[in-house]
Amino acid sequence: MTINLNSVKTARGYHHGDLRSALLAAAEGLLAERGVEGFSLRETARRAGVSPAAPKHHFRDTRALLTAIATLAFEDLAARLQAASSDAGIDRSLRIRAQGKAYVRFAVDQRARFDLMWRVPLLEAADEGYCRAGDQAFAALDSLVRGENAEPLEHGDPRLAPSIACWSTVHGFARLALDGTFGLEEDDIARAIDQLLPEVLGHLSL
Amino acid sequence: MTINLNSVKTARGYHHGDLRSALLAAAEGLLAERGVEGFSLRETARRAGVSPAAPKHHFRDTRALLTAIATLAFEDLAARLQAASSDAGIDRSLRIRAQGKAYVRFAVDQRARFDLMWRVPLLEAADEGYCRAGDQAFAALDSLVRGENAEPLEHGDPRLAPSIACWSTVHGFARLALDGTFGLEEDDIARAIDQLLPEVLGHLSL
DNA sequence: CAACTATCTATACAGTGCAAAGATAGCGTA
DNA sequence: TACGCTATCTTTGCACTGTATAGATAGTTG
Repeated sequence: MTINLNSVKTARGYHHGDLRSALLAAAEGLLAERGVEGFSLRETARRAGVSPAAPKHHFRDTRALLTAIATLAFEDLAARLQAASSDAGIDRSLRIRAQGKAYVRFAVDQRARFDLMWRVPLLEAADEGYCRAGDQAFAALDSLVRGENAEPLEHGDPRLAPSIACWSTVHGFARLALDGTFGLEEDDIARAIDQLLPEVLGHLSL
Repeated sequence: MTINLNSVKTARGYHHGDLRSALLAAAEGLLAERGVEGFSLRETARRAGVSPAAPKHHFRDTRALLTAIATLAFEDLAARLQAASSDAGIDRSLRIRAQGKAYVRFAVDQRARFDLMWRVPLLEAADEGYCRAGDQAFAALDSLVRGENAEPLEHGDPRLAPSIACWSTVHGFARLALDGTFGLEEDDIARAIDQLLPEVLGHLSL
């Protein structure tokens, strides 16, 4: 009968039903609770109600699982960046600010995922989907800074400088805020996003 | 007799001689080789030629050791930032560029230490020395951006915005470069520091 | 209905951080 | 000089990790 042949390969009705998704969900939950440092594959399996070695059939090893999650996170980020600039009207400067805000908010609201996205030693950095999702997120920013119709550029092209400058500033701000370098508690950060960040972006001429 | 009473508390001539320093050295070496993710206290002890539990008397646990290393790294960074701006003459803009370059170069040349400095979950974030060293590094940049004689400000003061903007940009650039987001290999990064970074900093109006 | 394969379990191994208890070296003091 | 004391280090043990292997089982397919 083979129903659901091209339906995201889920719900085949096996022992577990859909372990792959269950593992991803459990892993995301665990990450949110304990952060990247507190993550463990065994605990993930435990939460999915399955034996320690069960994940092996769906993810070669821990890195593969984490890479899948990081990829999803990048896709999520890209979508949010797109949405943020779309919702901000047509003024370029306003759109850039809105996107920067969305970036930092993503980082703060989804700390563990954000941490993971750049924890390269824990990931398969060469994975195709992971790279593509990352490029996709950058493209959201780049098409805003350099213009919608600007020609796509190679990875090291010097004409990317403005976009990279913008990205560096926003990314650095997010990281420093998350890592407590500004001496901000969890609650202060929300205020920092509304007050400090716009001022910081004001020092950027693009 | 008690010689060496106030001589950095080293070389007391005990079982090992100076295990504390030996552990720090071994740990730094291990970090440089395997990165933060590959670090292990037991391997550190092994390299210092000592039993797995020996470090306990000098560092309460792994976090304490890593915090000590991160603190040293921050002090090192602060010194380099100071030196870089001093060596760059008197032109403010040139000094800022020189300091930014020194910052990124530090991050690239001492990757593992730089990673560790902000890996808060692995550190005792409240440790006094650690916080002080961090502030010290920031002060090196702040006194350059806001002026040597500017009054010292509290941690959340909005007048810090220009310094934070500068720091965010440089820090973000370093992180993105290290984490491979620019698609640069190890070797390309050196070129990026000389060519891309100045251009990026050019987009910053301080 | 039989065979086959994907999926999951059980078990095992090397490694980790850390705690607790025992050995020992060098100090101060009598 | 001899005694005891304490800081230093070793040994042992526990719970945990990731991953490899072999075996059980459920669903599908011929």
